[in-house]
Amino acid sequence: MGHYEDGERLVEDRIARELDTSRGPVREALRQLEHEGLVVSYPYRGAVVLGVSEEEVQQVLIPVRLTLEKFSYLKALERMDDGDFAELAKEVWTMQEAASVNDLIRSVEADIRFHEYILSRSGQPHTAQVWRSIQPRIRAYFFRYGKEADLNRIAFEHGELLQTLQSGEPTSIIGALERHITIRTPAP
Amino acid sequence: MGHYEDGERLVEDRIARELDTSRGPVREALRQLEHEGLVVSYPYRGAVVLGVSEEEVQQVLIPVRLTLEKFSYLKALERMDDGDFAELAKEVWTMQEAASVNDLIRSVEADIRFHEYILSRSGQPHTAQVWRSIQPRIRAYFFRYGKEADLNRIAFEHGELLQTLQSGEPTSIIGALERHITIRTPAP
DNA sequence: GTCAAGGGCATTGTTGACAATCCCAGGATG
DNA sequence: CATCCTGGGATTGTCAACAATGCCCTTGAC
Repeated sequence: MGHYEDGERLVEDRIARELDTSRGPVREALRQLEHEGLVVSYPYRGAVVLGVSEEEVQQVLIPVRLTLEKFSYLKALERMDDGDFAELAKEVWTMQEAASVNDLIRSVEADIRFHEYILSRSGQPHTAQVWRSIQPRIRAYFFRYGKEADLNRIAFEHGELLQTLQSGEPTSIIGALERHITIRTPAP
Repeated sequence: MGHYEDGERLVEDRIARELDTSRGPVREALRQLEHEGLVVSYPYRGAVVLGVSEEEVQQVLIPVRLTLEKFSYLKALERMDDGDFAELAKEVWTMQEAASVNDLIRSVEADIRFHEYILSRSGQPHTAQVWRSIQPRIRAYFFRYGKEADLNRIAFEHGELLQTLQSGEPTSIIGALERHITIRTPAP
């Protein structure tokens, strides 16, 4: 669970030893990280950790995420029932609890499950796939440049999202999404 | 080079035999295809070919591509010189030649090289990475649902793109990009 | 001193054997 | 008749040895 620096080399054999496994699974994991944009690898030359610039996050990754979620939320809306809403409410409750004890990890995990659940209900495989590729970078960005997440606010915003979904109003869903995803713009 | 159907199972061992290699490289190739959204795989259960719906292409993949290219073209603009323009002009010329003999493959390859060249010049690794993940699906879509590409028009549009880049006018670049990427909307 | 050729070392790419897991059929059981 | 267990076959996941490649540093010529 090391903390890697941008540009650090990732040698398959060394990592395999560290994790007490063979190079096969390490290779797969590196390909996964490459898919998530956290690592770049060059043939026969290995892999290095890749950072993410504020500019790319703000101007590319977040707008792309907004496109993905707008579409998938509207799609999911058509097929969600009370059981689904209950599932989401559970995650919101988890976020509230996590906020009360300042448990960042737990909050982030519930956050991801919340969005992932809606993605899966939307039944749009490509949208979900691209989301999973982009999400880790945005998360790494907020982590790295320490955007002091306000856990109470995260819980509140997801409660709001859930509420708009239950209301069934496309316009308010889009609005809540835009606020939730775009608003975290750090000061320049 | 088989033509696979949506939902078709892809068994590593069989493909390895067909291509006369071992399962390792086949696994890697399947992961690559998964990254490009053309295949989905489930742990211990294998991989299947994944189709792409018109709705997801039009409402998600193409808008995302537009976001990516708008950003990267403006970024690339700042660092391109006459040598770069010459390189792009070469690809436009290739497209014109391909159009004159109706060589679809050659045209598509030059098309991809054109965009890929600008992406590389933009120096935005995440933008390029997401583009490489999305591009194959859009291509597969136009291929699959046979959107009768007009090769002359493709060559013309890229000539236009090159021209706007050389002009250095951000507004005209964005305009040409929107026409180039969005206009192919098929009739409903 | 500069530059090109070559050889050694570190690392990734490939291979075939073995282990773990899933699916499905078939039978026992209520 | 429905349901639960169990075993076998097919397939993916893991492993360790071997091959291929790229990098760097030495060596030598000019």
